[in-house]
Amino acid sequence: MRQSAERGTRERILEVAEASLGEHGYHGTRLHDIAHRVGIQKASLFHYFPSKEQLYRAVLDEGFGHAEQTIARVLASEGSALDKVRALVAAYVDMVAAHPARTKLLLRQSLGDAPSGYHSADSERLLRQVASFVTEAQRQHLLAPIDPLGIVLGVVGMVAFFFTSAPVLAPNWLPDPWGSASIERVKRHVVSVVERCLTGGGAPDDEAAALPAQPSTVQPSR
Amino acid sequence: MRQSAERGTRERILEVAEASLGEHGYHGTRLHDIAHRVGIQKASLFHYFPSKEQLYRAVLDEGFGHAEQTIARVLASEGSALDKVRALVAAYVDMVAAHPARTKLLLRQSLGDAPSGYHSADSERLLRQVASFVTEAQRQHLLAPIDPLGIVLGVVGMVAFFFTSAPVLAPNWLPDPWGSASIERVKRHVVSVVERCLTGGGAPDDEAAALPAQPSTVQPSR
DNA sequence: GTCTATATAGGGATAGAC
DNA sequence: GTCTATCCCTATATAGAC
Repeated sequence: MRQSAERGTRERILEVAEASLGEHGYHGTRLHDIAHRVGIQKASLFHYFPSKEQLYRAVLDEGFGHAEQTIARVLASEGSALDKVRALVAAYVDMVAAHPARTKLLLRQSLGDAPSGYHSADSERLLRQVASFVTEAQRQHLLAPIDPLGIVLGVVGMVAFFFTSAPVLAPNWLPDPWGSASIERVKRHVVSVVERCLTGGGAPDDEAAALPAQPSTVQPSR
Repeated sequence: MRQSAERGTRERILEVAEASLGEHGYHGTRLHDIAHRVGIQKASLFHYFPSKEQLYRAVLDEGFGHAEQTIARVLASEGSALDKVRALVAAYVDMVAAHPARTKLLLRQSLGDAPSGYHSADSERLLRQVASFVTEAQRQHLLAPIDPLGIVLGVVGMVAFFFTSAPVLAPNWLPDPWGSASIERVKRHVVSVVERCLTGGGAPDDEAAALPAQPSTVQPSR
């Protein structure tokens, strides 16, 4: 909206910062490194972002925004409920594989990497959108009645884990973690798992607990 | 094996350090905090551990050791293959729920929280043990032929994600994340998912890729 | 084995020239 | 908008008394 020179540098900073924050976490990231990799001096960063924390938030917002767009696009597409589920998984896997640093960053954030409790309402809304879609399809008996949010959270965690942690824990499983062969393999695997969980088959997995929101039994004082 | 006074303090340091490292990560953890919570002065820590990094390794080793014992015990127990799978899941969920900080720590470690690449061969060996068990049971047609390491890694990531990230991303799902009600709920859910994946049912999910170790097609230059 | 005091370094942030 | 120089604080680690 303003100077054209500023835009380019700002975006490069965000890009490099995402990589660095994903790789080393908030506290492990050095502003000096970011500046160096961008090709400017550390002090120049403060012309674009007033503090490390604000840079962090900017990177985070961009990551969530991108994810939200992707999800919304797939949910709005055509096809059966099961088709959409497959498409959601595929899109999510593609996104994770295309942006490993961003994925690490979001994982770290949910582990509590933030300086102070920076809590994004975006993540909740995003998950609810997908879970609601599953719930609705289940109400119409298009999908098997397994705990919807459980499945969604499970897939999110599983896929993220495949691409971020698995290469460290089991380097032989995905020999080339971000190659297209690995992406397709994970996609097939996860789609397979999800299909087995969301189609016909087995016992209805405690329908009672499927969408409680306020189970009345908890809060053991401690 | 030596002084009784040392043992107690050393263990308390390890305990507190695990909590702190899990909560804030390596770079976010302050030795001053650990010392303060143990009730000693910061300098006294260096009597037990020569550096922050060595303390980190000690905590990590203890975590892996504990996990390995648990896995080994369950694998050595009696019962059918499916029984053992259920028991493995249950034991793993219990472990994660009982030691949230340790779980966070191991997750962080696999994201690359280490100061320098401290790579534990333990994790690989541990995963291979479980995956081998699944593979063997599949060879005897006791379990469905889904990618073994994929299932194991998936469960590991899924459960860890439920207890560490889900409370942040979807606080309504597990209202009391570490209460017994939540533990049982996650256990039922994961067992349900695993059963659907490892029993009869669907298509054989690319058996070819099930245990390649060296797929000959990869290494797309970059 | 625990303390107080201190050395040393590194990183976030600011001032001000150009 | 980018630089150099510098402030200021905090964190790891050490020295040495008790």
